[in-house]
Amino acid sequence: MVAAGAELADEVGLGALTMGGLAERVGVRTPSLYKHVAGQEDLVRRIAALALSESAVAIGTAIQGLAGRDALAAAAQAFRAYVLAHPGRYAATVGLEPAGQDDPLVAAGVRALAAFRAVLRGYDLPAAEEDHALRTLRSAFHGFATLQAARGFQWSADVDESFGWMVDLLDRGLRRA
Amino acid sequence: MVAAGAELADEVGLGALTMGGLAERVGVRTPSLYKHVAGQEDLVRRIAALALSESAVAIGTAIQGLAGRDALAAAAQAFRAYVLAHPGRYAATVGLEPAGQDDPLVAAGVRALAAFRAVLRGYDLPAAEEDHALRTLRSAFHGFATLQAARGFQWSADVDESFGWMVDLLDRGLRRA
DNA sequence: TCCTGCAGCTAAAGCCGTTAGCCAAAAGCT
DNA sequence: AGCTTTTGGCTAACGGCTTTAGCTGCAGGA
Repeated sequence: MVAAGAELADEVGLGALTMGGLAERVGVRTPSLYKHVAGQEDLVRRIAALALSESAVAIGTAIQGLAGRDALAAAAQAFRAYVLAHPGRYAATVGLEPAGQDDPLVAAGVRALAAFRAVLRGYDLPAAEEDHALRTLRSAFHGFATLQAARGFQWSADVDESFGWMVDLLDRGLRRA
Repeated sequence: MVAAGAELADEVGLGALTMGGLAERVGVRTPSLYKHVAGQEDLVRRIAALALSESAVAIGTAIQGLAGRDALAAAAQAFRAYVLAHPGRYAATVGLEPAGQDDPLVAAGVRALAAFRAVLRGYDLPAAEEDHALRTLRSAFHGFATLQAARGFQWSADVDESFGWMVDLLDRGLRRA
């Protein structure tokens, strides 16, 4: 149910994810969906939780055995690959309030952050700066991925190359120049 | 008309910007709006053009007389202030295709990019890397601003401090470590 | 065996965007 | 001034979307 919604969102875009479309995909009439999800908002939340969980394991496995710059590059690649492969799922994760603390969303979010925290452990950062570094990485990766997914990079230069360049810059920056 | 739509989008969020709501705001029945805009998509495009134009002048004036790190910090501050003050307008700018080349959107986009290009001129970058640097700055600022606007930074550390930290990192990175 | 609850269905309401077609007033031309 | 055209509003209506209400059959446990 949620999995089918996630697939559909990846194919048509989160904005075009419709209850009717999902019903058709799973071979059911639209109102029947409400026996499984509370509504469209609930559906999107669950897709978001799925996306956070999946991306967390993707990044987590990508950085296994790596440290420092290698870990950063691997995490960045894994993150971007996930977002490009699953744009609908990822779009679901942005701009949602975590309702309650038993929300599976926060658990999934924490796991995703943990993967990036692991990357930062390879750099000698003062503890007080770890949160700043985490936010910086998240902003840069999130920004790049969403801009690319939205066709935000229209002009010439190669996008992969730009991404590598950005990762290099972040690595230099994290190593305290 | 577009200005009213931009205000409304800032207040209720771009996703909740509705033709009926805009009509009520300007004191008119809904179908009358179609004498001024071609439809909702057209409305959003025009709001986006407004946002790009406004943010371009905000950043442009902020960096006047500054160079290097000072210019970068000023541009970053101006950009973030604009996005936080006008989240609806800014949200309109992400994820749109520029239709025609006479589209006022591309002109406004070029002006916005020019402001960041001016900042980069204060660093000694090889010409081949300017596009990469531009994309990096855009990703980092866009990511940070949208994550903050979406209340994406839930945990403790001070957000302004994190932003400053990120700008420092970018500055170091741009100065080729 | 009976009964409870799950998972589907139809019907219908309400909101949104959009189009068609009408009309008055303002603006512009002779 | 008088006619004409454009402008900007209106009502009515359609189609699509989400969501609720209420019914029904069926599976699995008491």
